[in-house]
Order: sequence, then structure tokens, then C-alpha cells
Amino acid sequence: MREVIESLVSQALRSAVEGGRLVLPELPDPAVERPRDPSHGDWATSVALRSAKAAGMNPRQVAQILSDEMSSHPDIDAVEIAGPGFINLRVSANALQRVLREVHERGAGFGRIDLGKGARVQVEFVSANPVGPMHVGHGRWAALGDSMARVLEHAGYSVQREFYVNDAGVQMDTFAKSVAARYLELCGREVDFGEDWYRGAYITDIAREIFDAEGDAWADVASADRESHFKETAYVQVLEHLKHVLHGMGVDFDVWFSERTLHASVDGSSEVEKTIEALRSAGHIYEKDDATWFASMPFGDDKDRVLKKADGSYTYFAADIAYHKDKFDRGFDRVIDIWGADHHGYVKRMEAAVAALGHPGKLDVVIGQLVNLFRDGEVVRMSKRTGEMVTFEDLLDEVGPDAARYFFLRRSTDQPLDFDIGLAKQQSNENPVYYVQYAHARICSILRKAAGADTSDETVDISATIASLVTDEAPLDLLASDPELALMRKLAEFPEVVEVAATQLAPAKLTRYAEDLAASFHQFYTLCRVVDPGKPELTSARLYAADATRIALAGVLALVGVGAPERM
RNA sequence: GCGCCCUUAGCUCAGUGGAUAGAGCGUCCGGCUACGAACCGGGAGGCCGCAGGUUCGAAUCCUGCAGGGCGCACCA
Repeated sequence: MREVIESLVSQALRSAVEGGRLVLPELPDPAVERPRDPSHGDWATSVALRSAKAAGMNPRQVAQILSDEMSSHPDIDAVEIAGPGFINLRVSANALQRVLREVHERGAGFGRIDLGKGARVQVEFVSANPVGPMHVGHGRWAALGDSMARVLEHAGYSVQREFYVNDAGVQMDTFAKSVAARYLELCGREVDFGEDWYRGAYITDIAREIFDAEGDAWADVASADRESHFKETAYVQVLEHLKHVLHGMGVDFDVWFSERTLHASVDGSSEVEKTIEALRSAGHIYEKDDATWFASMPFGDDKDRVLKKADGSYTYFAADIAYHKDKFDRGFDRVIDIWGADHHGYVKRMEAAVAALGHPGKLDVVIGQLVNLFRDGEVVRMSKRTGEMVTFEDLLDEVGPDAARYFFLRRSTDQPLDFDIGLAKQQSNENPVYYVQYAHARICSILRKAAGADTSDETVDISATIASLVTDEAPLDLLASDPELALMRKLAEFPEVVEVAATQLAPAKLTRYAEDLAASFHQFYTLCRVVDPGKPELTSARLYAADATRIALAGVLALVGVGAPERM
């Protein structure tokens, strides 16, 4: 619809200029927008205001000329000049009714657009260290990344979800030492527990599993052997656990990428080394103070960065550059990283590295702010030192995946989120996830009612009956009252919401739209009796509209990653 | 000290140059002998942190200031 309006405005501009009624150095952008106030119509353009100065007239005069030039269009009922010089356009009821047909025709594909034109995009998210449970922030980034992937797919991109496993480095060693120490305790040995080791109860749980399975066989071997064995068994356990928890909220990754593969030697050198050599031959590497440096400042970083330390080992950043090189080597047109807010200081150097690798502008780093946990208004205190914390798994168990995912997406990404466990569990009008799901269940109930089914009997399959009731033969021109038009207008917005959410990488737009659509339906329901035995034609048309709303609600909830229940 | 993010109704937040700044919650009033009241309608409630600037027009862009959060390693 936007295209129709834009071309209408553009044509009016062109014909006014060509006819000499408007003198402009160049044709301005049609600048079509949806007015905030519905009484201003469906679409508006401020082009008259923008070009008044260049035309040497006052804005309302320009608007008058343009509206005179606007040819009549079957989808436009009215063209009005308002305020300081806006041109407001009203879409015809007929055009809105056609949206209902489109929804039924496209089904779950309603709102699918071709913004991405099949471009390959990778979304990397969560990437929690495999040395312990995920915290609540990881849960938010999981919801965010997965939903972003879903939206991008709906917008015509080919999307891959990836989890970067930091399975190399000192934290893994610390992890192994911690588990080994707890294991030795279980074997009855005295141990010195390191100051900076992991103290969470889960460490002991993992040690106990090993102890139960293998007894004290590892108690008297060299500590290096013990730790290396424990590192492998324990980290695989944690990784499986992460997969399990994420799967439980509907998040499944296509690729689990191991950091170790970047350090492994292939044909005499590792990916990390090859990456540094690639940067070196491009002139971005120098040696200083026995270390190897990446000249990142020319690419906008605050200072140059060390890749290979004086002791011969590589920095985390070096591996991360090799990782991003690998991503682009795999042929992605675009790479999106979702990082926690505590890593935002890292963005500039990563962007610099990607540019130096020859892929400027192809990396988008989305910074996900943290989550503050509340329970019925009280802050939930957590301490990493004592290992006392509410993990993401705890949260999922308590509030369920639907409420968790929905709440995580209700705030914009760059905004810290206050998550109230009590509220998320509450099945009341304060809980927006139920508001939306209720609208869906309500529609299903209406359809069951219309089918004349015994609504208490859940075993009877009435989908065939419903299908016969919801028919393209329905006289949609009967749908012309305000709540009916408002509902159809809201349905028509769905493809635009997908476009904005995909363009801005902002899945939070989806929950807002879902609530708006649910509200439009509830208003329609309150004012328009759907099933009315005395008015079979009107009933038929309204069932068609209700079912279209059901399809769209299920569609937007699917992008959020939340279920659309038929009963609740 | 430097960098990034944030500051909008009592609370939690939408609003990335347009018209009288919106929503939910809370509060007050009203609506079920009709399809799900987990719903709907209405009222009250705002120097959009402060001060300048840019322009036809600024919550939105620029500069400065104040307040809050997070970062500033040859750590990961």
C-alpha cells in the first residue's frame, strides 16, 4: 500500500512540475508516513511543507496544487489538506477488505517480505562460556537473537544461527581446576581452593557426577592429567546443558563454533596465525615491545591492539578476528553479533578488524543491555562470589518459556530490562503475554461456537467445520464500521512492522504490534457481534475477519517465539 | 580523565524531523439475562533532565551542563 501512495504523490509532483504549476529545482522525496492520529487518515505526506520554500509559495498552496494533480485512485477515498500543509489520504474500505483476503491467501506467510532478497546473514548470539550456567542476561540475548533471526527470515534473508564456544583459554583451565578440587574433596582429600576459582554449587555437582561414574580413579594421578581429563568431560556436560536449556525455550542453533579450531594447527599454521599474516600482508601489522600489534586506529579504534603477546601466546582478540574472518570466508553477506552491554568497549576494535579484513560495514554489533531481576517489586540480589544466583534455567522453570521470551522482547535492546518474576507468572490483566494470547484463544472460541461444537469437548476435531464457515465467498463489503475498519488497518500494518523490525534489528517492535493488534480485535469483539444467527451474511464476513486476525496473531507470536494457544 | 548508552505521566516504557507527545500498570467513574469480563469505554495525571543552536517545524539532529548505567589490559 505504501508503494501505491508513494507513486501517487510522485506522479502528482511530476505532473505539477511538468505543467509548470510548481517550480522546483528537483523532485523531492514523496515522504509518505502513517499519521499518528487516525483522524488524519491512513497516510499523509509532508512534501508540501518540505518543498514550499524551494517553490516560493506557502505550504498550503503547494498542497492544494498537488492534491488537484492527484488522479483519482480506486483505493483512495479522500485527499485532504490539513494543518500547516499536510496532505492526508484515506484508503477505501474496499482496499482494506482486500487485506483480509491476502491474509487468508498467504496464511502463515502473511507479512513475509523480500527485503533481504535471499542475502545470507549470520546471527551469532548467547555464546556463553561453557564453564557454568547461563545467567538471566543470556536468556534475554537468546530471545533477542532467535527472534531477530526469525524476523530476518520473514523479511527474505537466509539466516544462520551460531553459538561461539569459548573452549580455549584460561577460564577453561580455571574451570578444570575448580572441578578437580571439588572432586578431590569428594575423594576425602584436603585441597587449597584458589581465590579466583569458580565456587558455584554446580561445580560440585559436576565433580560428583564424575566421582559417581569413575570413582576415585583420578585422585592420585598427576594434577595436569586430572585437570585435562576433567576439562573435557566437564565442559561437554555444561555444553549439553546449555543446549538443553536453550532448546527448552525454543532456541536451536545451526552451528556451535569451537574456538579451539582456530588455534589448531593445519598445514603448519593455525587460523589465528593465518589471519595475522593476512593482516600483515595488507599492511596492518607491526612489531613493538616483543609483541605483534594490529594497527586498528586508522579504522577508528581508540588505540592499536596486541594480537600476539610478548610471551608468544595470542590474545582473545586475535582469536576473535580469526573467527570473524572465518565467518566471512564462509560467504555471509552480513554478520550480526549480539553482545552483552559489558562488552560494548570491544565494538570499535572488532569493527576495525572486520574493515581491515576487507569487509567494512558488513558487521552489525547489537548491544543487549542487562536484566535486573525483581520478585514482586523487590530486587533479587545475586552474588557471583558466593555463587548465589538465579540462573536462566531457574527463571525458565518458574515462569515458563512463553512469558520469559515475551518479557525479554518487550523492551528495546539498548534499554536495561526490569524483569519481575512475580508479574511474569501472574495470569492477570497486568501480564501482556496473556493479553495477546487471550485474543487468539478468544477467536478460536468464537470459531468453535460458530461451528456449533460442544465447546467443552476438546477431542472433537472441528477444523473442517470451521474451514467451511470461513469462506472467500463472505460478503466483506459489509465490514465498514469503525472497529472493523480499524482492525483491518491494523492487519495491513503487519508487513511494515516486519520491515521495520528487520531493518532496525529491533524485535521489540513485534510485541508492541502484537498488543496493538490484540487491542484492535478486543474492541471489534466488544462492539461487533460476530456470530448472529439472524444475520448469516454479516456473520460470515465477521468470521472471515476474525479468522484473519487469528492467523496474523499466530504469525506475529511465531516471530516472537511464543505459542498461540487455542484455549487457556 | 576518556568512550558508549540512558534521562518522556505516580510506576514501567513507546515514540530515530511533522499536526493536540502515546500505551500498559496504578488511581477515579462506567459496561456482562448475547459469541471467553484474562475484555471494553471514559476521567484525572507531562517545563519530553537543564541551557543554547540548526529550520517552515525538534522528545527526535548539533553543542555545553547535570544526573544514572556500563566499559576503558600484552584478561577472557
